Order: sequence, then C-alpha cells, then structure tokens
Amino acid sequence: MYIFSQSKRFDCTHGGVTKMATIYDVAKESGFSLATVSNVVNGGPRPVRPETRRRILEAVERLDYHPNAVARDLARQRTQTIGIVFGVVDLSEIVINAYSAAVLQAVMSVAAETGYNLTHLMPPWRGASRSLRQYRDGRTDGLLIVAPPTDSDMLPALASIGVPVVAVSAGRQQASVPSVDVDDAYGAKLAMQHLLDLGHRRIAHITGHLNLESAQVRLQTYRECMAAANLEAPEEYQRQGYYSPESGADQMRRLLTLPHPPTALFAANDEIAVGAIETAREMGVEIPRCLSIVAVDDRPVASLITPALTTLHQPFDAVGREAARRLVAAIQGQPAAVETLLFQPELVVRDSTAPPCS
Amino acid sequence: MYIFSQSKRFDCTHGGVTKMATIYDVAKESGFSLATVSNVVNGGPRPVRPETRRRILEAVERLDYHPNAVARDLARQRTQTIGIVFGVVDLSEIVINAYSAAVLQAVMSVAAETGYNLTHLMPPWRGASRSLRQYRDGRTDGLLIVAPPTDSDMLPALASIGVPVVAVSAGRQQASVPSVDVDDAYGAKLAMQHLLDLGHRRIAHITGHLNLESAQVRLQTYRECMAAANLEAPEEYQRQGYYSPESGADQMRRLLTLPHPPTALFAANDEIAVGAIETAREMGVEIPRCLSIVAVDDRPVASLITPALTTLHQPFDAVGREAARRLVAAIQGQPAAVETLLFQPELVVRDSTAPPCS
DNA sequence: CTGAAAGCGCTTACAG
DNA sequence: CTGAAAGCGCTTACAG
Repeated sequence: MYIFSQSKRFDCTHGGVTKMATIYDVAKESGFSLATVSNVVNGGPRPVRPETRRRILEAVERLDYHPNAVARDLARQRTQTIGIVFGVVDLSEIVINAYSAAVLQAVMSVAAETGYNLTHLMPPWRGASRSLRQYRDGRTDGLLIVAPPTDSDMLPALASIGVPVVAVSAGRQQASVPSVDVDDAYGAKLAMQHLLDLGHRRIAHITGHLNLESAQVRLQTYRECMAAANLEAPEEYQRQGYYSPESGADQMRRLLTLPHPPTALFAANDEIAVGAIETAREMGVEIPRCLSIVAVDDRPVASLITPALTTLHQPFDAVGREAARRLVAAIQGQPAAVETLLFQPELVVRDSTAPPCS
Repeated sequence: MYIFSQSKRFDCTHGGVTKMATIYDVAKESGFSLATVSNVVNGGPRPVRPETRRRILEAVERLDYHPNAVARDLARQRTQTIGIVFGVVDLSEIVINAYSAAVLQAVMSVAAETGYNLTHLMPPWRGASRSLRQYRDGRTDGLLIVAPPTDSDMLPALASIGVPVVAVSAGRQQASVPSVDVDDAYGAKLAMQHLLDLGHRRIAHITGHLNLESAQVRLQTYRECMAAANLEAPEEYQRQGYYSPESGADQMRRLLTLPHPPTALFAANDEIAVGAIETAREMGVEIPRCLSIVAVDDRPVASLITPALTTLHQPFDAVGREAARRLVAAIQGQPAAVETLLFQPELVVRDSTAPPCS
C-alpha cells in the first residue's frame, strides 16, 4: 500500500518512507567495502573471490539495489549518451519530415549497437551566448547536429569548445566540424540533366526552406544547369517552397497559371512533388504527358503515389549510420579529421517524367 | 591553468589541455561562496545584492563557466528528463513506423513546451529481473511506454517500483498503469460495419504483429463482427501480417488465389493495405470494383495512394500529447489515477471501398 | 583479493 | 544578504 507526496518512494513492507537502496546500503548489508561492491556490480575490473561476489550479489538482491546512473556518470565523467539536435526550422516538423525520420532511425540503430543512449536536445539554438550552455552541460558525450540552419553560429561555436560533434547535411558549413552528407549538387545536376536530356527547355524549380543548405544548393544548381544549357530561368519559374506538400501544391498552381507555363518541374523534395501532382490533377494537367516532375529523396511515398515519382534516391540510412559511427569514434578518442564524407544519390526513373508534349 | 588527461578538452589559446571551469572556480574568481554563486547562476531563490550578482556574472563570463547538468541532477535528485520506450518488436521499425513517428512527434512537442528533455531508452525489455535496473537508473524522472509487447512483464514491473509511468497503446495491460489509447475495438467495429453495410459477406482480415495488443483486438473484433452477422470467417481468411507492406502484399496474394477469394479486406493498418493494393494491381484485381479494402491509421500515404484508402483516422497526435502531459503531471506530484483515457477513431471513406461486384 | 579516502560538480538546509 | 558544511551516489587511484 502506497502513500504519497512529491518524489519520495514508499516501501510497502514498512509502510514508511524509504529511499532506494544505495551502494552504501549494499556495502553495509554485505559487510564489504564500497570499492568491492562497485567492482562486483560492474563485473570488474579487479578479480574477486567467488564467495565475496556471492555475498554481495545476495545483498544486492535482498535490497533490490539498482545503481544510480547519474552518480555513475558524474564520477566517471562520461554519460554513454549522444545528443541529437535537429536544426530544422520548426520542431513540429522534426519527425514527420521523412528525411529526419530516416536519419533518426539510422542513428538509433547505431546507438543501440554501440551501447550509447540517445537524447534529444530540445531547445532551439538561440545563438552561442545563450544556447552553448545547454549543449555542453555534461549530459552528453557528443553531439549529432542534423541539418543546422545556415544562418546560425551553431557549428563554429560547437567546434570551438572541443565537444565531439558530427554534422549531417551541413553543406558548406562543414568547414568547422566533421560531417556526413549527400552530394546535393551532384544529385541536382543528375535531376536537371534528366529533364534536359528528355528535351525540356521550360523548366521550373520549387525550392525547400532556403535557410537550409540543401535547398540553397538545389536552387543554385538549377540555375547553373539552366545557364549551362543556354536556357532562361525566369524569376517566375523559381518558386519558394518549404519542403511540404502544401507549398508544392501552392507554387504549382502559380506555375501552371503562368502565360508560359513550364513543361517540367524540378521539385526540391518528394513532398513538394506530391503537392504539385495533386494540383496538376485538379487542374487537369496530365503527368507526365504535359508536365514532367523530378523530385528528391525517394521516400516511400515516391513509389506509392500515382504517377510514381522519378526522384533522386538519397542514402539517408547510410548517412545516419556513418554519422553516428563517426561520432562514437570521436567520443572514444579516435582522432577525427574535420572532413566531409559525401554519399552519392542515384536517379530513379519512374513514371513522372517524359519528353515534353511538342 | 589546468593540466589533464583522459577526457581532455583542448584550449586553443594556450595550446594546452584544460578542464572546464567549475562552480569552485567561479567562487574563487569572484570571491563569493559556492552557495551564492549557485544562487546567482540559477537566478534565485534567494535575494542577491546587485553588485554581488554583477561580479559573479563577470566571473562566469571570464571563465566561460557552464554548469554541469549531471552534477546538478545528482544534487537535486531529478533530471527534468522523460524516457521514452518503444515496445515494438524490432528497433529498426521504430521510427519508420508511421504510428510511432506520430506519437514521438507529439511527445517531443509537449516535452519542449514543458521544459523536459527526452531520451530514448534503447535496450529492449528482457524481463523485469534484467531490465528493470536500466529503466530506473535515475536518468529519467518518468517513463513513457509506447506499445508494450503483450507478453512481457514490463508494465506491472514498472508499476510496482513507483516510478511515474504512462503507457500508450497498452490495451488490456493498462490495468497496472495509467494509459492513453485509441479505442481499437470500437474502430475495428466501424471498419467492419462499413464493409457489412456495403453488402460484403466474404471478408478477410490481415493482422498486425500478434504480440501487439492492437493487432489482437482487431483480429478479435473481426471475428466477433463476422459472427454477429452470421457470416463465416474461415481460417484461410485470417492471415497473419506484420503491419508492413511486404506482409500485406504477401498475404493478399494468398487470399486472391483462394478458391473462393474474399470480396473485401479489413487490413490491420495502412501499410498492409498498401502492400495489398500493389498485389491486387499486379494480379489485375480492380479496387474497389472487385475488392474493397478498409484499413487503419490514416497516415499520409492513405490519401496519396491510388485508390485513396478508406481507413480509420487515429488521433495519434492527441494520444501522444495527452500521454506526455499526464506523465509530466505525475512527475510533478499530481496524483494520477490508474485509468485509461480512450480516444475515438473515425472512419474516413475514400475510394477503396464499394459494394461487392455481384 | 580488499579497504579507506578523495573526488566528480553541483544544491541546500542551517546559521549568521 | 551571505557562507561553511554536509550531502547527492557513485568511481578510482593508492595502499596493503
């Protein structure tokens, strides 16, 4: 029977207020010292007489002793925990966002495999002077920064304090910390080349969040490819989206009501393409006959939607796993070169692209 | 200047190895006591002379002092952290799984709003005797258990040790701890009733992981509804799936090659339905003309796929948020009744269901 | 093989 | 308004 208040734990057997057993209790109960109890509980490193071990383990059992991880972490000066920070604009998009989900997924796997815990650092970055404190508060052995905003001092600040850090999708900011990334410029080139090869000349682009590196690179590559092909990329063909279906639907509508609508769209991600397809359907524009769409990410939706999307397959699983592995290596003291590891995306041609209709 | 080894942090300015400043350093540097420094750094609760505060803050600045959260947590005996545990079978499905992603999403929002950190408890539950220790190691103030396996002693064990716990999707196990859930039986009834109302009599069911409560309830409700309608539910109409597109595709193939194939399918979730649709398309079975499908979850894919899925909308966001709120309330000492809060799903009729083709 | 003691970096009554 | 001291629950040289 429990009685309650605050954070105390009551012990039914006594009906009184009891604390959880500590290592002191086990030492007293078993008649051995703290050092020996600690050693037995941790399974080493010193040798222990079997009889000693037995008596201590019995005391542990009897008292239902559970070591306190916080005390252990303080004494050991490490937590076996890696912190993950999502640099996306809005917290509400973190997991929904298929990209973040894939990376988180991969990181969790590696953490589980390597015996690390994973904790989310929740508060958004508000500048080095205000946020640095929270990010180096001793709760994590290292930090994984996913898609840091381009306009913040996060990466350089983190790099300067000597905490193990690995960035994912940091783009040009990678200069300051080791990072893992997909070769976005190369991917965007593949996508554009595909449309150009099909014979498209009026190609539009709907961007992602422009304060994310990936969105900037895709936009810039779009412009470069158009220029290299001697094609015009009028302002009204370059629409700002937000990596969401809504923004895709919205901007597609504007593109299709232009005096000279494009014959092809390079969408900054699958979700934008999903929205664009919806709008095209509503407006009776046939895909791919009258409008080709190439996107980026190859999330599950890409092959499920009709028409199935031609899109860049991004190896996010590999990115997440490799980033986590590098972070763990850095935490364990292996010297980490400040370099960027680039994975190459692949173009997956499905049903949303075709030559322009005359 | 400090000298070190081990978890070294390098100070560029000296080119040597330095430790981070501690509260002792600030006390010495400012000339005030630990208590006063602590008080200033924490912004209270005692009154402080402005001049004192100024001098301490200056010292903090000069030494670039950052409080150590682990030490603070140990002293305060709480961590402002909630632990989240996913009881699904396989870690590799945690995030990919749209359901878990939605709940995680909601929990993160509430955690951020209420000033709690979120950490994933990674190691799978391996029985109370082996796992309880990790789950009450002082690193978290409370636990959120998502979809605990039905065949484990996790919930009762956790309940017995007096740690604040809230379960999500625990089904009948909820007896032992407060829980938040979707009314699965009610939802399954809605789905089955929809098919029955359309005139279907040969209705099949592809289940989810049968060691998850939700899958069991859906299967049982399927049987009850069939029985109540005086219909046969032959063994071969009850196929075991795993909440995945692959299992849906697989089992659909077996159903369609039966001598008397069903005219309708109740799929335990959207993903199974996605696989089933794929198989039906491959085998030339038109949906909904020759086969109706009703599913569960209403994840984004449901409205994106063709044909758009008739499915149960599950209020996962509300579930996740409410669960997190309850946990925070319990942590903060508000008495929590051991009760289950049920949210009602709603049937969303789209294009995958129709009357049977004669 | 085992123990005594110092230390990890904070917080918080208690006393003034 | 401020300080001295004990305490949070572990780990780990050091000594035997």
